[in-house]
Amino acid sequence: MINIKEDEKLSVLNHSCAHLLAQAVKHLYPVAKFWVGPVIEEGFYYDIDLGDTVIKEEDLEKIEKEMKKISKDGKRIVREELTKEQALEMFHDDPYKLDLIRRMDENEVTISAYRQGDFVDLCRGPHVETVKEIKYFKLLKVSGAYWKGDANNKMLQRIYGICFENEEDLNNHLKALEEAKERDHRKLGKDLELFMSDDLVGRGLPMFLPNGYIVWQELENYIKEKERKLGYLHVMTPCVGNVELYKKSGHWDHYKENMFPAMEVDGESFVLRPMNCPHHMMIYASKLHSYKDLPIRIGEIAHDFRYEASGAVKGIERGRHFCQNDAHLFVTKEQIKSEFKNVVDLIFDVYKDFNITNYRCVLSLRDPLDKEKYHPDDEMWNQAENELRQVLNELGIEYTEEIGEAAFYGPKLDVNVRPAVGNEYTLSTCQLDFCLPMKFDLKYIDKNGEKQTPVVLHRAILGSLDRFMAYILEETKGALPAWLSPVQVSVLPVSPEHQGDYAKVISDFLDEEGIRVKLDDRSEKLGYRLREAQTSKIPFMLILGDKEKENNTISYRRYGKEETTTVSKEEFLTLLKDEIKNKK
RNA sequence: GCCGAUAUAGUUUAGUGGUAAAACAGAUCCUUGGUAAGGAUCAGCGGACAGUUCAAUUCUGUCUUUCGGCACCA
Repeated sequence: MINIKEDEKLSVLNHSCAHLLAQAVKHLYPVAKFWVGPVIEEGFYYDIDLGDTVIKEEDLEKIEKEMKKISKDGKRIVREELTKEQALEMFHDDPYKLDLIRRMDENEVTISAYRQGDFVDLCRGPHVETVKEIKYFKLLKVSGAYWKGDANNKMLQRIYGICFENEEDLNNHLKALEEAKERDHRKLGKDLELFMSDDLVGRGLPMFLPNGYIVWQELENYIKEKERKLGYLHVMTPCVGNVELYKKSGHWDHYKENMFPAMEVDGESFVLRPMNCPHHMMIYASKLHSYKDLPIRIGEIAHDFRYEASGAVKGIERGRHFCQNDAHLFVTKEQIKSEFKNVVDLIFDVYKDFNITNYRCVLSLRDPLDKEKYHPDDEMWNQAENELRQVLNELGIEYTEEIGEAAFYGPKLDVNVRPAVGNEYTLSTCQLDFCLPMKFDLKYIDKNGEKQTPVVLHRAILGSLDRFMAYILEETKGALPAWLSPVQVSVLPVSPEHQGDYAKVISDFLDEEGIRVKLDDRSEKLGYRLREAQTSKIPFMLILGDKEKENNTISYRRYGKEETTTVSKEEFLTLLKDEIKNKK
């Protein structure tokens, strides 16, 4: 999909369209006060205060009509440069614009406004020459948005739209939006019977069906095997913990509002755990460690529960229960860089296996001014942040730095991706932590026989298996590679009556070899059964007729391909196993 | 949590102040058989709770779900 923000011409056009939108809104709703109307990757929006008037989706058509009318009038868009005083006077009845103007420094910026007919808006520009140029646009949605992005502020109404230079581009974009919906993991999950949810079980608590659980298990086995080879030790710990544990870790202070409330039993309080760090800390603390044992890498596919805001839950991408591909690495200060590097290498090794190329690395740092959220130890933070920065630079990884995005206990590297529908999210993460080891008084004995505090790296490669599965589904449009497919081969006798026995032999042969095979010998037409295999996105279809039966061969066809290849069953097995092994 | 929308069969949708329709999926039977839809018959539906009404799936309210955003996101 086109990124409007990256195209200079389209940016100007879209921003001009935002002004056109504001003008139309002002015509239809004279009470309207305007905040800002920036260009975004997906077009533009305008945040508007309409008092008690509510713009509904059905009103968008009306607004579009007004926009088209204004556009036809073809007024010129004229820039006016203003002194701060003039600007304050010009927008004296719009508190939002006044807020903007008051914060401007005349000596640093030229304050300007753009006028088109009866409408004038504070704006740095540039804009197109006349409103006539703004022709091919569409208002997409309307929603609430907090003023200045702060939930404590008033909620304004935001109208989203997009504009192009010609009708074809606009239609293509609208078509792409429709297509994105088709690969939304929630739709695929339903169509392919991967997971479900039920009101009675509860919101944000998806359940994996047999097909989905196969994919899930394959992911689990895959990552555990990778980790095992890298010296990780896997553990299993309970999903519930004493509240005291979380008070000790600091999560109770910093994370309570995202946890299910405590359960009081016999004078004790327990919580469903939102993460596994404290459990793993206790495992480390359960015995004395030598420097020779470090790094110690404790991994777990761990069930976690977070009370996500009701508006935040989304399929298996963000649920209130999920399974983290979690691990905690206990290392000496000297090992931080090499272990961090190992984690980064693992992340990109995995991405290579899954063909993930559309990601964005973010180095999340603390906001030094936020003393409440962040553990106040400047030296610790500076060291931690510098070490991560150094490794990323050494590895030549492109990243951006974001202030105030760090965890309360330390800085982190996040690897973010964008789903088919919705906002970017974090897939993988690696976090450096000097804080928890101190809180739990973790120790190891160094060369000189003295006690030292280790450093902890928290890391999740697949993030959560659930979220990772959502991403892979959207990337593959549900046509999973053979190694992940719930059913790998569909065996189709042309006529079950005549080749059914042969199909059974082939099916058993593959089944014996550990292939997930489905024999479809229902007395339906071949075309019908073939179609079903197609819609279930099964990677291989075997067609067995008299020819194959006589020659003791099989004919296979790949998902999405037209051609059929005839080989012996052993040849097919070799090909299939090779494909599964290489995760193609 | 906030703003807006939404809820009808397993799925996707239609329709209505007088108890509901279609397609696909399912079952049975017939038919057929080489690369995406043969036929017949059958079975299956109103999120929950209130209110208005002679009568509510339809109108109203509350809650819940889901969806689009915002905020949140270790």
